[in-house]
Order: sequence, then structure tokens, then C-alpha cells
Amino acid sequence: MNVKMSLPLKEGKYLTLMYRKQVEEDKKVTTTILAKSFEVNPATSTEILQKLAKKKMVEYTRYYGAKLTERGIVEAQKLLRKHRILEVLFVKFLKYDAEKACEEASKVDHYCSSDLINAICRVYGHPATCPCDKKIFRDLTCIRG
Amino acid sequence: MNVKMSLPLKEGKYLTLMYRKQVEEDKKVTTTILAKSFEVNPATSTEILQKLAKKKMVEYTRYYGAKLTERGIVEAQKLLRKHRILEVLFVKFLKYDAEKACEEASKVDHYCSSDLINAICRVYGHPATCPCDKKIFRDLTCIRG
DNA sequence: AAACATTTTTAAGTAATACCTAAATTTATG
DNA sequence: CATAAATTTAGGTATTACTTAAAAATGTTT
Repeated sequence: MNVKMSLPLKEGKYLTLMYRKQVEEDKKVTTTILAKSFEVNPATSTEILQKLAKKKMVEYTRYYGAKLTERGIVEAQKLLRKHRILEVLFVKFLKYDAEKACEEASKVDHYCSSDLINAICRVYGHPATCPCDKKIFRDLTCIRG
Repeated sequence: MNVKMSLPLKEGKYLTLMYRKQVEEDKKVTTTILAKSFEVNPATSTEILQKLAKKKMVEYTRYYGAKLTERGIVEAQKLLRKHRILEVLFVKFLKYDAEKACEEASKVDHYCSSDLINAICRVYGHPATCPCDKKIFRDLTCIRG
């Protein structure tokens, strides 16, 4: 099948935002909301949802909205794990406030290997939550290795 | 003039490699060497050198080779600073060996803000060298702030 | 120094990402 | 139900990063 399986930056950002809305805030996700969040034209958010749908990451019903699939949820959790572990590092190690930590984490989270994130996670004893108390998802290879 | 002044990833990678060769190893830099290093067709390395030349980062003489300009050197040092500070972090904090630290740093260095790098730098008391003993260039705003 | 081989560059093209505008379509509302 | 508003489609653009094939410059050999 497809050997090249890496998610483009923006698709990842859409997944994590969708996860926050859909799962953590129990809100419906529409192209309009996505477009506003990312400050792009709704045509752009539609396009990205269609790409994610093609990758079976979301179930997209046009004119209605989108829902993460199981695969999408798994992927979003992986990305949010990276983001939140970095937040922990930036707050604890660099004494950043939660907001700044989030900002800086957003710039690099997508590019960090799981290996790197797991190493940080271990140093902090597998933290359960990020500085703003959101759940940090576990990675089995982090604990067992 | 041009407001959008951010260096594409690969152009940054070329600058740092050129710096290592030209300044730290005193070797001439050719499109062929660059092409081999990045495992691309020489046409690609030529193209990137031309782009860097347009940005006044390198002085490129065709059929001969290229030399970093003062601007190119400054930019390369900024990027190498990021890379090496991250290496320090990964070795000291995560107990990575130098090689793995380098690998992981390469994945994210380009995306880290100077602010983040400076914060790490301060925690480690403004280290002078990276784990493989190469110079870490200073950032005035890191010390003075 | 002319002829040939090698290296390097140019030209032209591809693919992916991430946008946009304008037109068409669907949904919501008065 | 007609019209207004939202959403999608279609068709672009720009940038990054690559390629191949042909052209041009350089280097080598006799």
C-alpha cells in the first residue's frame, strides 16, 4: 500500500483541534469553526477535512460537519501527547507560564519524534496531565519500552 | 521590502552544512559535495545555492563553488546555536548520547524560537560548547535580555 | 591546442502543501 | 416558497523540494 504515511502539518493541527472540540468539549465540528480557528477561508478547511476523510481520519458529511474516526482519535491523541509533554517540559524546566508553553509547544510538537517525547515523559515520571490539567495520553512503548 | 523573511527548512540546512565545511573544516563547498551530503541530484543543490545567493546569504560562482556571506554566516550561527543548545539539553536532561542528540536536534532545531533556545541556554548557564565540543554561538539577548 | 570526457548548470516539469476567489449548491429563514 | 446565508466545488496561485534531459563549461589526454 502506501509506504509514505506522514501527516502534513496542517492536517495534524486540524486533528488536534477537532479532538479538543469533539471529545474534550463535546462540541460539533464544522468547516466554519475550523476556518475561523485557523483564520482561513472556509474553502480551505473543507479541503483539509476531505483529505483527512480520504485518509480515514475523519468522517465528513458535507454541509453538516465532521467527526474523528477511531484512527483520527488515535492520531490526535498521539499529537496531543507530544504537545502536552512539551508543555510540561517548558513549564517545569524553563518556568514558562502555561500559555507561553502552549505557544512554543505548538511550534515544534509535530516535528518531535515519539522517542524524544517518551524520554521527556520518563524524566517527569509519566505525568498524567499538562500544565492546564488536560489529559496526557499514554504511549505503551514509553512505560514498557 | 519583503516582509516575509523566513528561511525554508532546506535552505537553513544548506547554510549550516556550508558553515561546518567552510568555517569549521576550512573546506571548499561545491554543489557536488552538497548534493552528496543531502543525497539529492546536483541540480537540486545548484538551485538551492542560487536561492541563497539571491538572498545574499552565499556568494555563488557557478562551476566553482559557494561561500557564505557575512549574512549567511550570521544565519548559520543562529541555526547552529539552536541545534547545539538542543543537543546539550538532550544529552544532559535525557541522557542521550551525542549522536542521537544530534539526530533528534536536527528534526526540530529549525522550528524552535530563539526565545525557547535562550531559555534552555540560561538553565545550563550559557554553555560554550555542545556535547561534541563544537562552539555554541552567543545570542546577546540571551545574556542581557 | 583540439577532441573528448566529465562535471555542472539550465530548462522544463512533477508533486505536495496550503492557500485563495468565484460560482454553484445546499441549507436555513422570513 | 422565495430568498438569504452558509458551504462546497472548481479552478487557480505560490512555495518548497525534488527530478530528468539537454546545454554549457571545465578538465584531461594526446
